[in-house]
Amino acid sequence: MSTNKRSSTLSEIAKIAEVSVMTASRALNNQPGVSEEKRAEILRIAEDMGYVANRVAQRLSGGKSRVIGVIAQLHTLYTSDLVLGIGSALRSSKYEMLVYSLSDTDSQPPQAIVSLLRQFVDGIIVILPFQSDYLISLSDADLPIVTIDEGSHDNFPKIVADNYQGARLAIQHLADLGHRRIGFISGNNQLASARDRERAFRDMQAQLGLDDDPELVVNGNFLQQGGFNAAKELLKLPVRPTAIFAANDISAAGAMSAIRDGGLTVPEDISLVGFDDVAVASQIYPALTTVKQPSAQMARAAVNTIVAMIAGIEPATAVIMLPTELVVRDSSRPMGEVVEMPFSKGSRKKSTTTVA
Amino acid sequence: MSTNKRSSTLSEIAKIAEVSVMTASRALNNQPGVSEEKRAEILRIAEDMGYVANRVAQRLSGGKSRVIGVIAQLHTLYTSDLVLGIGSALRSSKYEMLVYSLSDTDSQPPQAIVSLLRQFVDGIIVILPFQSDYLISLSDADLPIVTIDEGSHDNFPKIVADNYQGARLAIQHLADLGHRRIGFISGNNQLASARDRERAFRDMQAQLGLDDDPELVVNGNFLQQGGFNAAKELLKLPVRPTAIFAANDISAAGAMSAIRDGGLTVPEDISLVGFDDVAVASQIYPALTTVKQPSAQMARAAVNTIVAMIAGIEPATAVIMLPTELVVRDSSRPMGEVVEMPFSKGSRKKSTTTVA
DNA sequence: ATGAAAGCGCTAACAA
DNA sequence: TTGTTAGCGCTTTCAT
Repeated sequence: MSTNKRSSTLSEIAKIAEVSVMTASRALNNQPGVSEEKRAEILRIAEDMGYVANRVAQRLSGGKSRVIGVIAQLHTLYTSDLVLGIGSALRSSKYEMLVYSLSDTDSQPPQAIVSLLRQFVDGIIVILPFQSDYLISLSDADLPIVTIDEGSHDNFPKIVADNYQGARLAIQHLADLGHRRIGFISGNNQLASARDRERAFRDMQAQLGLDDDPELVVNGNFLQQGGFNAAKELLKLPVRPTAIFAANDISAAGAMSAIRDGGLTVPEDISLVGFDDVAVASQIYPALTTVKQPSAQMARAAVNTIVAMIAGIEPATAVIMLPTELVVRDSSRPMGEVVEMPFSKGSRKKSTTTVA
Repeated sequence: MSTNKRSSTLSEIAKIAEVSVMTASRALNNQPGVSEEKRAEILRIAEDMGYVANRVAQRLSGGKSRVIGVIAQLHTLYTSDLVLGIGSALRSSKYEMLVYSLSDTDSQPPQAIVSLLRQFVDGIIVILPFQSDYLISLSDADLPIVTIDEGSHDNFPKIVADNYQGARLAIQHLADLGHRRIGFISGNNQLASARDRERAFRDMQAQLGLDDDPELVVNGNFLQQGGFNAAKELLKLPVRPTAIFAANDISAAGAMSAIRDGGLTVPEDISLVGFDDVAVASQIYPALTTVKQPSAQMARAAVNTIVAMIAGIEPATAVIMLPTELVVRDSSRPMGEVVEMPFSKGSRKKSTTTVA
């Protein structure tokens, strides 16, 4: 199996095998209409010459490129996770993935890239950025499209996490710990996920009879700095909340800095819960209690759906919703409980033990 | 300016403009050989019909696709940064970027994707993963290739950061703070960056007469868990180091957990310095002192180089080295200094002051 | 089961 | 300045 430098073409293979280009094509694509002997022969030669199909040509001549495109804002941690997930889900199929990274500023891809992708890939998975108006420019493409998370006005098949339920779990958790006054750092309400999380928060406020001053909800826009600012606001309240639920982990991280900056500590003074369970959630200190999005499953679902669509099978349901899950770590704690200082946990030097 | 659903083709434009396809092509590509009137006319029509060139066809017919490919391991934070940087550097040019994400397991891209990229893009920027043997399969491509960071045995133009100098700055900083016994958590030595950082560490040990027990160097493989384990080892030493320098931020984050897990605190008990200055460095607590890689500049340099190469200009130097810079945050501190507890900074509630 | 012809949308190379 | 002729590498359609 020698790998030639300039990759060989179909016609070269055909010539060597002494068959027509068409026969070679059929053999290599597992299509009927070739005798088994010839097929074997052709495959052998192709292998031998290190033949790799030119997908550009394949695609141009109306075939499939076996490449699916992913449009995403890579600078978002959670989005990154999803892209990685799609990559590995795809690895077991015969598809490859090419990613187009949306910049954070222009939240819609240049027309050029959309057509580029359209010309080149067999299907597109779009991980929705904050503004997704550009989706309409895709909507009349003849190309299968699946979105992850829910935009405003589009009707592509979607893969979503159960944000509403997840947020409820988070609040329930805090309520179970005895918190009655919970601040909420909301996300970017252009995204359905942000809206669902906020709705869950308000519903739970009512359902559990929690404090519901309007000042308890501050927007953090899913950003670190936004979370920081929002937490600052919450801490300024005449009656401070004893717990904060941030609509995503990044804004939770910002909130954590703000709390610390204000001379308070998590979770002693304030319990903090995030959403997403991105990698940093477990890396920051104290490790963040959060709601885990099933990104791996979402990625797999997106891949399955798009592959099916490419094969001509329309998805049974327009929306596939996957469950979320609460992950309790160290940033949430029963209200008013007196405990050992967390960073001296396991210490043999100091023996700080305390009572409730 | 109406955007048609099925994007129009060159020949449609040509037909409407009543010129040959070739003239239309020339007009749209700003090539000479078209009268100004016709050019204007053609451009107007194209605009009007929402014409977008089919890059697949352009490329197939021997032209440029104006797309550059990026091969990277997206799950690495630092790599992600770089990709984002390349994206924005590219945005000011007329190129688009398509990213192929290497999985963490198979550290070399499938042959298919390499040929795919080769067939489709005008040039490739490779951000080197740990194993980069596959680069040789690219080496006889007729395609411009630039790498970021240095592999083992390839001779592509490279963009590198001055890792050696950066690591020296880090050690010097710790030495200036009075530390004489500094542990080093090394990186993945398959990468030149890791080797350079380690070399700097050893050189500085000698130069500054620091403690140089071999046990002070433990491999952390650039991974969070690796850093955790490595720090555990360092803490077990009969004479514990008073400071640790980790070869990257992620392993530093791991080390921080390990230190805390051992009942010690950063920076009171142990000063910690990382490398890279990825986003988490400033998000973790305490904020990490680290060496900043000039990722934005590196990205820009890579883009400039590849664009020049595509234009047929060979880069003047084989290696472009960019300077690194020490960023002092809260994880490093003069040895044995008596200070206020960091988390109660600014607190009005508790007045905790401690002694070494 | 096999092959020939035509063409995807475009651009080089050549001609007029 | 303009147009014509090929052809990139492949797949479709329509023969045989």
